[in-house]
Amino acid sequence: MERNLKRGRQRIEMKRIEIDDHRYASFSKRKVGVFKKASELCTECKADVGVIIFSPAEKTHTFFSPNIDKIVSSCFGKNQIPNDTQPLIEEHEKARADNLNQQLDEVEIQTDIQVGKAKQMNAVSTMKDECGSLGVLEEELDSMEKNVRLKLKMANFIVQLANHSKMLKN
Amino acid sequence: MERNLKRGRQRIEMKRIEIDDHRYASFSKRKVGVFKKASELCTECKADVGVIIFSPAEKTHTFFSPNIDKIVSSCFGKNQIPNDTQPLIEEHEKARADNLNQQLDEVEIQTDIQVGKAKQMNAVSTMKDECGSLGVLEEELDSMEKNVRLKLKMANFIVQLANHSKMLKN
DNA sequence: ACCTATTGATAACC
DNA sequence: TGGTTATCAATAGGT
Repeated sequence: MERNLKRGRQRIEMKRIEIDDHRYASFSKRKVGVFKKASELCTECKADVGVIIFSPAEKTHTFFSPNIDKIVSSCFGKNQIPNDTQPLIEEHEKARADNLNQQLDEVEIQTDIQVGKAKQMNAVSTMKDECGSLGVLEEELDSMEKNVRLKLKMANFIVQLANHSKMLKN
Repeated sequence: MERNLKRGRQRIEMKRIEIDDHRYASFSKRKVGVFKKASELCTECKADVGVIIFSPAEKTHTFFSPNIDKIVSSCFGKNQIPNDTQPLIEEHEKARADNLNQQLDEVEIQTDIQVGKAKQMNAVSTMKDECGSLGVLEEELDSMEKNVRLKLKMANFIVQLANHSKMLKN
């Protein structure tokens, strides 16, 4: 209100922000900004988007729309590998691509078996029941489950990235 | 120049743009916008970012900084998927097998870190102790770990196949 | 692809 | 991390 006490936004150079605090603050805001832009792109233009950000502090931040599974499967959609338009592709190359998809299906089945398997889930919940109210342990077990799921999703995502990388070479 | 012939930017609702031409135009602009924002996040805040966009028209658009391999390896932890040394095509099969085993070892280490993480292991063993002799459950828990390992191995195997395929293209 | 009025994002400061 | 404001940057609509 007084005067120009607030300088407002200033133009900044496009280079690493050296002051740590500024850089961290900027990261938080810009991360939100990127996710928002991605989100807008999705809703306005009906696109599917995946964003993964690794902060220097080792942390992973992700955005997937509509969800990670859709993004992963989109990468493996039949239409992604232009078989018809690749007459020059060697036979063994094509076979390898087919094998790749086959392998993925296998993995996805494994994932379903692994993550969704009722028996194991029951084992976990039964264990929880048997152990009674072990607040901390329960939390840790949930954490373990989450980590397993996250790991599996990550594995899927990596597979997708690798495949996409391969496709870009085609 | 004349008058208000140009209306300039107008506020729009956050919903699918129905008019095709508008939507396509918006997609192009916003796609660039997202990539730019991602790029700025990278340079300003020294973050690694991966963006993958699937347009409704089946096309794939990506942005990776510093590169896709870094993003992929970041997903799994450091020094994963080191494939700098390129064996000759003729030696590929053997090399791949060797490399694969190497990778699997790496994955197992990762798995140990992940699944066997001290806190979680303590949670499990403590739980086991607390629950007493839960033979079956213990087995199932071990089975779960095995499945995770298997899953990771398969995922990594596929990554290797994809990388191998990619290498052939170089 | 270019233009520009306007909305939207954000650097600096708390 | 969350809020405010002045300012800069992105973009809707048009050519």
